[in-house]
Amino acid sequence: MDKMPDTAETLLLNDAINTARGLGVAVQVVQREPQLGRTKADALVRIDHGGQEVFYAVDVRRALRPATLGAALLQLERLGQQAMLVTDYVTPELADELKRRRIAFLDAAGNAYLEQPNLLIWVKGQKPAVKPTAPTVGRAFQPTGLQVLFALLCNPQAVNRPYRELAEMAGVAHGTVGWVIPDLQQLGYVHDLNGKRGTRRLFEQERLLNQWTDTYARVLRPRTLLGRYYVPTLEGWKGWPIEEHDALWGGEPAADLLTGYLRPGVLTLYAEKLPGLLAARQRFIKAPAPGHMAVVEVRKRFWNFPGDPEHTNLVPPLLVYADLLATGDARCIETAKMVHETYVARLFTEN
DNA sequence: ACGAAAGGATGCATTTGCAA
DNA sequence: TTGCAAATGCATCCTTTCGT
Repeated sequence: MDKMPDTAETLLLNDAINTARGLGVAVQVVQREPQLGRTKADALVRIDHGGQEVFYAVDVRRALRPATLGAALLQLERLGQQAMLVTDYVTPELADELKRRRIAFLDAAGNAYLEQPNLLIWVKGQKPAVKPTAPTVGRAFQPTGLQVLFALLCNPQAVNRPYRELAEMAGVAHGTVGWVIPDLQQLGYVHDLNGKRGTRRLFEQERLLNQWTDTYARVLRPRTLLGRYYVPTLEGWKGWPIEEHDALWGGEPAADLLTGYLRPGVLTLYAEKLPGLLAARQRFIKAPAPGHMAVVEVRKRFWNFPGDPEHTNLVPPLLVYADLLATGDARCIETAKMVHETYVARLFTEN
């Protein structure tokens, strides 16, 4: 990411800016990839209006969806007060949602929301010119690629393990790893130090994590759902003998156990398959019914390495973080930040 | 005219064989 | 033992067609 290989994002940014100019908004890119505190924005833009200049730190994000809103919101928050979301298309529903949260945005279809002391731009309902073209990402961000990345992000030092071993950890065929690693090298996330074998290293892990979290919510997560069930009550879940049934807590319950800050609204479990005995014991049923309104979500475990040794009944904290963001819920996002600070960030700094 | 189902094309993942 | 590449098998999505 040293020069400007992010052509797709750069194009999108230019697109959105041109469209905005069509609306009569004078937008200019001042700087690309400025460092803001601990994170990098994609760009810094200036808006000239009535003799005033307003600056925004921009996060460019393709294919914004409700599922990826959480990741976007967190990133925007990191960029500070004057942050703006730039994307290809914001649906009317998302537009309302963003305005409600007072998030400035601009899209390539001509929708926008900007609010300043004497400036208000608010356009929604513009249809995209071309179909929201699915961004052509490489193999690294396909479902199995995301599994490999998950294994790598949780175990950064494992990047030097042989492909077959990585494949085993990630639960994919070894050929898949052979697609993913070159892909990551091309994207600049992996380099062979002085070209020698056994000297691979991961780079820009935080940035990779952001990209992973976003794509995970869109691509991999929807495929892991084994079933949604309903139980009489959420009370007492901490006493469920899930370990006897080879299940792990994920998402909100895991976050509660890690931080004590969140009261789960959905009980997420990860397992190889639906733990039938547990389901019977806790009275899972398939549809909501009077007396069975609390939700349990069972998801397929997609990795083959141990999690945090301190918390053997939980999925790896990185996944807790990603699942929290995928909910888009404000309190979950708050909790995700805490999980990131205490459990995820250390994966990358201790390297 | 609309929606559902079937068929087909595309691209993704795994398998397999080989070479370093 | 490890990485690479081609080939096969497979799933998903898109288009077409048929029925209501």
